[in-house]
Amino acid sequence: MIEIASKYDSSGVEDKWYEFWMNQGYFHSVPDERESYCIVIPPPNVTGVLHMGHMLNNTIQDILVRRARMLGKNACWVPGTDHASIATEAKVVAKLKEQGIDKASLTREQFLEHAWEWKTKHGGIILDQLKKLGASCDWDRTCFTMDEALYDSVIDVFIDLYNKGLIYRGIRMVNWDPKALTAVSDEEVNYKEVNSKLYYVRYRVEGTQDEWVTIATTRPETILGDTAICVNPNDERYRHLSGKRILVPLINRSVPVIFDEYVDMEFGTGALKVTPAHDINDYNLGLKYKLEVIDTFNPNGTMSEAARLFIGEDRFVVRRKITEELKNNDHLVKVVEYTNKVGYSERTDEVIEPRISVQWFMKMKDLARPALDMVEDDTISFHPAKYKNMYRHWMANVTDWCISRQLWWGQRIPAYYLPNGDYIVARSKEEALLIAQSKIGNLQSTITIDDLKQDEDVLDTWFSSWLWPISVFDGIRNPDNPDIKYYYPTNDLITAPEIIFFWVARMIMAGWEYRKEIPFKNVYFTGIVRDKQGRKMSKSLGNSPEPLDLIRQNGADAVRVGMLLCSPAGNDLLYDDALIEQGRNFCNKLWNAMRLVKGWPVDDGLVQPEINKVSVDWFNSAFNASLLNINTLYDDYRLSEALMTSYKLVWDDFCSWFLEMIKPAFQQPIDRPTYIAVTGFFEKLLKVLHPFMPFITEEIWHILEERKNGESIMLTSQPVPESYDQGLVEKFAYAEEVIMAARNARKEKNIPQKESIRVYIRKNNNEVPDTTFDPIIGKLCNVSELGYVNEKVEGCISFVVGSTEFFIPLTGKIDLVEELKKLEEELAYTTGFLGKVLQKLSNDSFVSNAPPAVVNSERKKKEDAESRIKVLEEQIRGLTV
RNA sequence: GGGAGCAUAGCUCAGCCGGUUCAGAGCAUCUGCCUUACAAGCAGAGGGUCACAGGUUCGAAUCCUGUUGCUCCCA
Repeated sequence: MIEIASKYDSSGVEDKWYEFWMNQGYFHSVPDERESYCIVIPPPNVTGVLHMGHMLNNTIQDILVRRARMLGKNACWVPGTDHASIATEAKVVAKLKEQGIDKASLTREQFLEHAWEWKTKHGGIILDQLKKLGASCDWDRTCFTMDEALYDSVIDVFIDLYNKGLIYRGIRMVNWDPKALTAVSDEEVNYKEVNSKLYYVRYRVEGTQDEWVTIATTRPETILGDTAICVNPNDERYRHLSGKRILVPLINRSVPVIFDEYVDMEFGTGALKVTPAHDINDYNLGLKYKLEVIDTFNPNGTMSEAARLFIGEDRFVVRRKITEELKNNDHLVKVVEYTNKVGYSERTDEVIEPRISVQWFMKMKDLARPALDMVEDDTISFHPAKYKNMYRHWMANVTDWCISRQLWWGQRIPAYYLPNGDYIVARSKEEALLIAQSKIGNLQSTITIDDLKQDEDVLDTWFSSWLWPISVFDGIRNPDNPDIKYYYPTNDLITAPEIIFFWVARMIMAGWEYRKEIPFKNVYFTGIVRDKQGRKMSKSLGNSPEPLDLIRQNGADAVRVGMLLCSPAGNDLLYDDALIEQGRNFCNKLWNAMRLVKGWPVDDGLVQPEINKVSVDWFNSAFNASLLNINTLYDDYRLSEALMTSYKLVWDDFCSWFLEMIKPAFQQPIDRPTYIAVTGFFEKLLKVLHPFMPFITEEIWHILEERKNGESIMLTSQPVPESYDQGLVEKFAYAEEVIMAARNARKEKNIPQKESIRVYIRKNNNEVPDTTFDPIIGKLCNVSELGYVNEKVEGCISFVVGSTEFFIPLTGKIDLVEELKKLEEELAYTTGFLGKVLQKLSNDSFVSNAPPAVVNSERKKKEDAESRIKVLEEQIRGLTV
């Protein structure tokens, strides 16, 4: 027997086994006759690095995949990344800037070359980090949303949806990100409460010298784009303005006064300046009253020519300057502090500018209906189910999806413009030309391929991701290929609730549209990893530990266990180093259990003693009871509880009870049958734990027994629950109580564990003693003699379990007063308890209305309490005589 | 402003289609122990008017109503 370190050291072990699994190709899956189990990874951004959220999310995926594999399914976890157009383009632009290169000086092709170079260099980082976590992804299937197959799928889908009339081009007010120079979707805007100011500005009524209307605005810089003043028709204060016109300050543009109930009379002065180009509500008013739209901003947030003043200056600089100017011209009435919500770009954190532009949109209503139904009727189950509410609410109020982005990094929109402004949606320029020629007829000779100009914009990244469960198997282009037919629909999706609309809902829509099938059966929502103060962990706050450091220091198993122990589905996880410590301690516990068992010499000449046989029978029952429980918890996606149950099974039942029961005396051998049983149990436990802690279980599994070359615990089967003796489990629960009481007695009397004790048992109420666990009580309590008596034993301390009396003879004096006090306390408690039970039973309506089982259980309680009281009273009498 | 969810031990949570050990678990705390697998450990202990107020019921942490506080989503 080689010396094994007393502390488990994960370093070395984890890399060794990961490499082994990879070299053996054990993560790779190909379709076969087995049932498939598939998860597609929520593709992290190529720009991303592993953070705590990824750790939790991917740990959960790995647990499910490894378990499915051990349940005999053909498990496939498809990894990959998405191209994250805005974030990546921003990164590349910044990098080029560092090198002194301006994006504007590059052609699209040149820029994309840089972008691909960046992707090749940095894009795989996060996936490599996942390997440290133990992720059993099928790396041969690694996908990227801009891979040829996935890129083409996106284009195909765009064209198809366009031809179905679901994609259109439209003028809309969009959320413009002046930093990224692109529109972003409604979902990518974060509203934050900010302290700002409300400016009261007076506008002169046209044709008067000194008649004014005062408006209140938070955005004085948009005044130059005003094309109306609006008041509520019910507002007495402004009735007289009917038919009048107003002059916009500084530029003296004459604009009409319009009347609409949209205006809140209570807010500000009750008069609203209307700037259709720069506010969504104003835009709608503009449409209604056919107002002029004057766009006073350039795309980068500076003032445009149309503004006439401050041309080329930034909107926030202008806010300050125009306030000054208004003041100088006696237009500024007052400025008050004000809190309002301002939209920020999720990608760049720039203040969103509502902007009129031409964009591509996708109609959502028709796609939403089936997608809603499938979640509503649990064809797709959400875990936890409460997210159905959120989903329903969004789906019922879904708006069209702005899918174009003014960027280069992404799938370029396959629309080709003719010189006259018409456009053709087609797979290629050549195809577009053919379509154009056939459409235009006789003019065909005049149109050449050079007349066609492809749309400059790319598609929203989510327009790639929504196809992910299909496109990773090339199921859009080749809908009948063996992979898609085998792996789709996938089984579980593990993701964050914050992208339920961005991604989950849209995948369901795409799945239905392109395969008439759901993309996954279950969606497991993880929580957000927060720090102890409840703040979301983020790079900018600097409140997140470095995941790879955690793994290096504690081992991936410890990190996985620590994170999962405290994160039921859908609940946020308040991260604490103590969690990882708990995981690490658990690894150590397992390790030491292995050291103990491996340290026992086995003697084939020994016959299995009865005590070991009972112990083995009991643990077998306890194990199966727990296993059944664990399986149910998995079925309900209560993974943290499944882990906790496994944890207690190992630590409490196996280590604290079972190993102590069968542990031979120091340096004594163990009999063969027991040893075989112990290692057998150990192996089963390792299998149960493997999905949670893949590395240490593999390591111990190999130390526990000689394994053949290439064997791995990850390829073994999960233990199957067997029928077991529930009675044995219950009987032991009683024995446990006796053992604990005896230990307490020892402790109270300061009897050292080394010193053996005698125990005498008196059964009361004509009970027949069950001696099954007596030898175990004897062993664990170091009892030299255990016997049954009919009479009270003198010179003893005693305790009562149920209504059975236990006597332990003491050599020293017994403190009668203390004994008496203890007994009287117990008697008082039991009497009180009995009182409550009797009260219930004497209530006629309880007895007649409650189910018989409940009444009977109360009667049983009554009997038990009564007999216990009898015993206690007798003991007290004995002491006071 | 509209909608949803939550409130149980110091912390994180389970229990919630009323009725067994219904008041639980893990961690933390406290008290003994360096007992030859493990001090990253062992053996114990304490700790909660189940947010508050009503109601339904023989019986409520569990169902209903209201109040308060928190969180999230949408506008």
